[in-house]
Amino acid sequence: MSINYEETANKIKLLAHPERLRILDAIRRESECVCHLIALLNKPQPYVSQQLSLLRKAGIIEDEKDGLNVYYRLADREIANWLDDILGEVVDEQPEMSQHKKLVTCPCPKCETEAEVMVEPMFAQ
Amino acid sequence: MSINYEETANKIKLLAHPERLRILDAIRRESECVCHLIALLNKPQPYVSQQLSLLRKAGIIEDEKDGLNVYYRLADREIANWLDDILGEVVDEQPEMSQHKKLVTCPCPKCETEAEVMVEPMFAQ
DNA sequence: CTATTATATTCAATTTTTTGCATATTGTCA
DNA sequence: TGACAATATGCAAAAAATTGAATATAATAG
Repeated sequence: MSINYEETANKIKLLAHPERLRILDAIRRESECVCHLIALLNKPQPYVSQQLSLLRKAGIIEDEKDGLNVYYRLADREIANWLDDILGEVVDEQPEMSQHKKLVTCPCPKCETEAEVMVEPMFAQ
Repeated sequence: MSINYEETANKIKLLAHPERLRILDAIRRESECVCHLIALLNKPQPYVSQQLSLLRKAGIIEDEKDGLNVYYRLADREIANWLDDILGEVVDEQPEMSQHKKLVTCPCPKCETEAEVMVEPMFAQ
């Protein structure tokens, strides 16, 4: 069981990229749809799709299609562990501190639901 | 305490390289001299020195000079932990399985000592 | 079928990294 | 001092990664 340095280096190489790290951090709790990630990175859609493609082809993430939308999630627990090591454990944030706040304008079904949940209390009082 | 993805990516980038991983793996138990690493990688001396220079300038490894020889070691425990995560924990090997076997021809003082230690029992019986 | 929306692919230009090689530096010994 | 041995540095060529932008595909609604 000796180490394959080439293979290991290639895997890490894909993690050593700021936007890809941002993507991986975003999906490591639960899967997120591409439109989320586009809003989060604030980059052109083809750019985001390219990064997703690299990660997918390397077996780091997996996609799940739902109509027009595509959701991405980490491929396995090993990747999740690597991310925990590199980015720190996932912290459960307060709603008002949530990174999702800036994604509320995303038009995907999931976001619209979340937006309602967050907006309703404001009109309730 | 939000994550700086650029900085994190830059740190990992230097680890995402097969020869540098090999170097780091070699020095993570204890410091090793450059001539060791040249023998281990089987690469030209300037090549190895360049990789060491990159790692040194990034604060990943530290050097310790002893006459003509230079020994390198990991800079801190955080790096060691990253390596444990990426390469697995250090396994204490049997002498006959040791990676050091192939380094015995290295001319540095440390190696000559190790060579004696290994050779003597063969003549003792 | 056509239009639209979400996402993917392709490809070339740019930028960065890697590598090879010549040369420089530094310490030691005679 | 001069010669040698171990290591470092500088620089250019080659290779690889990144990015931007045009275009393609696929699902859905009408």
